[in-house]
Amino acid sequence: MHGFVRNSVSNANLCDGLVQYRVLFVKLFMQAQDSADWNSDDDLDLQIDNYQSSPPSSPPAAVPSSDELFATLVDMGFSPENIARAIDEHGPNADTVVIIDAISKYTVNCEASSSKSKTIDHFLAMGFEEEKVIKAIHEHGEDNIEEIANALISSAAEESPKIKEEEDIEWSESDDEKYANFLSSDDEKVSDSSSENGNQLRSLMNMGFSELEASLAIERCGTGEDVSIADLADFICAAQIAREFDEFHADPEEQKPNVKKRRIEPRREPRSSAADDEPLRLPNPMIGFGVPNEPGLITQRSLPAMARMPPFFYYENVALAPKGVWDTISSHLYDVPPEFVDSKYICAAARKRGYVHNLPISGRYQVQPPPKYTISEAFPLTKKWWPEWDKRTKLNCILTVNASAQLTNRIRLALEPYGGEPPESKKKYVIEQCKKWNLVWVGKNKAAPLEPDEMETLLGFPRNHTRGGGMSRTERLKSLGNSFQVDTVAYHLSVLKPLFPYGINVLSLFTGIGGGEVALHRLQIPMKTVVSVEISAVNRNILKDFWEQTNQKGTLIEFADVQDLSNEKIVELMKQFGGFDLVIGGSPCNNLAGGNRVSRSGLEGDQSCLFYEYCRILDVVRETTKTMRRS
DNA sequence: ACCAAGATGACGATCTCG
DNA sequence: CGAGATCGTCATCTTGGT
Repeated sequence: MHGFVRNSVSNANLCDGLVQYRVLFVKLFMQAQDSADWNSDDDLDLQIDNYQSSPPSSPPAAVPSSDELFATLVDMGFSPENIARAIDEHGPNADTVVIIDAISKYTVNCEASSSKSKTIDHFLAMGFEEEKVIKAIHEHGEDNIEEIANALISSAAEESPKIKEEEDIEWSESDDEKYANFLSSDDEKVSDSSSENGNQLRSLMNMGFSELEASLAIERCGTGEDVSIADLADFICAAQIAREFDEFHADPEEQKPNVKKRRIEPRREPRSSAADDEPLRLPNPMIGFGVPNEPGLITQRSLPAMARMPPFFYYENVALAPKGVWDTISSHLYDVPPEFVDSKYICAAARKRGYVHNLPISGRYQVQPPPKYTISEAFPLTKKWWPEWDKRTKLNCILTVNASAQLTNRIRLALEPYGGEPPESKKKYVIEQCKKWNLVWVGKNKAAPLEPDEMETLLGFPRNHTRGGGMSRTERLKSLGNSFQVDTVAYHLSVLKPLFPYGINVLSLFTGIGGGEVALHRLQIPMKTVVSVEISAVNRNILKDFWEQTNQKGTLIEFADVQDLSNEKIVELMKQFGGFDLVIGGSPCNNLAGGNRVSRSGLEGDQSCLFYEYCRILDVVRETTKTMRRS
């Protein structure tokens, strides 16, 4: 619980910035069709043939048909109504960019409004502290955006020249010199901003760009009437994307200086000596680099050089692990700081998880349709029975065990004697049980645990995903409790879509019921090859069924035990399929999870130690990828 | 009688946040 | 310092089939 409930509607200016961004993103998306991947697939043409036949999935290399354009735009998060309206107004053969520009205008217009919370959000999104924002609004009046901005900027400049967005990003030894240059040239630009300069700076920041990005853009593009804000915004977006591409396409060995400099932290508040001593802290709100419909989006970060090489990797585990665990995980995954996200900011159920990955973070978008955001939206039938004194709008984390039918009975018996309003003591008992066991109201005085298919929906899986395959109800509950929240993962993986228009090769460790695969499928990223490792036979069946039912054109190979997957075997598989583009998986959390009273022994526990197998395998894949690229 | 699978309840600690 | 949340494990009992 945090004291400040944020408005779920993004403010108009930030939205404007995002729309601008999307425009550029789609432009690049279209251009990226003929750009080469990391792997120079000899049989690329063959693969293309296989995948062009699959429905709307892979976008074509040439000019997209209007249907494909429509699908792509929906994926990008534009509303179907606006897309249809734009196509209608400009004709089906209009230039893509014209269509997108038109949609952008509708979107901006329809979201313009003001409210106190929006004003606050607006400045929170720019990285200012909530307390100061509220104070500034109080002093200058909420309509006086300019004055508030000025007050906040000067206040921020006084105490620390650094920019909030970069606060939690480690500027490690790996950072390019250009970043250092950005930083040093930046401060002066900000402090001596002339009025014209300052106005543009503020406008850009209003759009959600950081002070750093904005001032750099002004420096590069110049100021004055001939340079529009849109031009500057485009410049920033282009720079962001170019940087992402550069980071991954450049050979890290060539650009990395041989001398390993000690970690430099320019313009940082003095931190206690070595960064390793300082344990990782969970962000509040737990939204990582940002989630859809919430302010505070961060679109760039700097990865340690070691992490900036193929393949992409994506590791997941519980956020609330014992102290020090995430530091260890991060240190074994090339010092990439974890991205902690609570899925309650994306769907109707909480799921606090940490994700360590080397994916780009700009250009993320949500898969459609977005998940229901509240309990009542997710389960409309519960509204009728939901007592007024149960204030929950979100469910707690879906666990591996469910409440018993007896508990439902006990709750009914506790409430039945009272007509409308039960006494406080009864209410307290019932609410406590409802929260503890994640119960929903399915009848008069009847609070019942979630059914497996309801969990599937909450977690972003297709209905009946875990049905069949020899799975009992108990096994379904267990497997679902151990799974990804698909919408969250898909949001993170969405950046892969423009990078792999012809599909990707995936190594999926600890696959479970295939959360990663479902995410990629929902993103319509074709899976050329999936090598899946999953110990549970019924889970393997579920993935196999999914593979067949969704008519996957690619190859699925399943293994049972990661410990049996030797380094030689991995190399063999990579040679066979041309390497892996993505290594994804969440290792067992048994010995990390808070609910475990018996063996919460940390990363060295019997099951959770398999994390090191993830590391071993990822290392082999990275090394082999390097060798394969050389030859 | 026997077995396999499901159902149930007892079992705290360790975090974070306000 | 108190409130609240947490991809859990285990022994035992019940159920349903042969």
